[in-house]
Amino acid sequence: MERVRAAVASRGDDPGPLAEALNLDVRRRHLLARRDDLRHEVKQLSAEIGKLHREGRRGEAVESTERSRMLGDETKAVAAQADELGRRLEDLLMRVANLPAEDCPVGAGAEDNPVLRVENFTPDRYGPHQRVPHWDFTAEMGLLDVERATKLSGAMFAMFRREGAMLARALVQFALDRNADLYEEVRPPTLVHTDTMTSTGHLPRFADDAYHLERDNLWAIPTAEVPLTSLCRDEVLVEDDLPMRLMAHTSCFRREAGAAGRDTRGLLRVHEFDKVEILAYATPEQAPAMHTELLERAEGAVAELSLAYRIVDICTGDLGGAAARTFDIEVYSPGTDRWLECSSVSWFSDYQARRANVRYRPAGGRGTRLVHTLNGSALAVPRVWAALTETWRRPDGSIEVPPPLRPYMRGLEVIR
RNA sequence: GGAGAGGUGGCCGAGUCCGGUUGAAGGCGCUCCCCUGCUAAGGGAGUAAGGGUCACAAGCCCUUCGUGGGUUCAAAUCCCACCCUCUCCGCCA
Repeated sequence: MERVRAAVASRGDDPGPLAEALNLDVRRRHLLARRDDLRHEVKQLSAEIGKLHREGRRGEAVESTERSRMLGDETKAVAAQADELGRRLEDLLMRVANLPAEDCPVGAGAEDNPVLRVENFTPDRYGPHQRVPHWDFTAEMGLLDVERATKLSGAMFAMFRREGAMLARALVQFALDRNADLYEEVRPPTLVHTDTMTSTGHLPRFADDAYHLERDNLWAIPTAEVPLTSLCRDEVLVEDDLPMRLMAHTSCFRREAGAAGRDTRGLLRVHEFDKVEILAYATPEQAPAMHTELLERAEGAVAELSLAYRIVDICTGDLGGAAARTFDIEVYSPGTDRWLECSSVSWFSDYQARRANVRYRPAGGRGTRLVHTLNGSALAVPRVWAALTETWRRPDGSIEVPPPLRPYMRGLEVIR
């Protein structure tokens, strides 16, 4: 309990609800025990009454019937109290964030995140032709049409055109293909139930960040993590099947509430974008290695595109609510001279698995244990597209297509 | 969207009209034992999950027959709402 309290504090969250939850839990258990005892008595009386009826001794059952009726009323009252406490407890717990991992760096916010590595970055390597923001020259070239996207859907929507659209698609296929050796490709729905959003921890804490279709009570997913994590919801997996690796390309939808006015130029922050997500269900023992694997997979994509990037270790104060440990990959945008987050590779310990009720049966063992879930973006299109067009821009203003992407662009080598 | 049928244990499948040892017959599958003795067959036993109490033991107790409510002393069985599946019709990328 002390560990939990300390962990909550390290995130900068209020420990008050925790104490209240503990209190609620104790009271609820007492009520539950009382309810079960009452039910037991009612059951026994009912069996007696049934027996008397069958033997035709109805008269002798009257007293038991009356007593059972009263016990039944009491049961109902006790059960109602227990349910009420249960609801309050549930509501409280659903809003409590996950415990950061032991080795997660402690810090107050994003400014405290240690940068672990910087790769492929030589500041003076970039020429003036690369120091142009992508929204400038790609708009001129007809590859990015933010103006008309805004006409269609409003601010912070993007539209790719011509080779720009092709490039976006190429990135997706590239990301899928380079992970196809181990990861099963899934194409899940992008509109999901409230339960599905709750399992990953996106609800109830972050309801304002998601698009909600009231009429059908469906939510637009902010990431494929949401449907993929619920894929095995309420299932018991076999240990031999773990780790189970999945990948999915989907559109992702984010309201970006509270972010209005920040990073709004070009592709820096958009409401809808394409992403390839990689995800794994693992045993607690497999989780650390799996986390490393996902990070390698995710950074491999930007590395193969010869983009500069760095790995950031997210500290306790900046950690997502469901995560126990997260590494961000930030790709360098020479045109804006900024590091753009393009992947968050997270280990959720059993936090999501508890919400989604995903368990596994240990080989040879009895009972079930919660799995661990991990995931990260294998490639998020807009920011990689932005960094790529800036980095690969040539002095004459044309854009070279990185060799790994050419097979996906009908052999095209240069966008003019 | 309209009409009809249906949702029972790992699977198949009784029971639901007439509520009462039905956590649930029977079968299949699986596990163990015996017989036989060789890739057949037979005999016997076992075979859900979650939760509470507790030593994550045994035992005891509770919950679960699509979900949620209701009626009743008692519900898989009666009533209401919803969800899902299947068939037919309509519509449609």
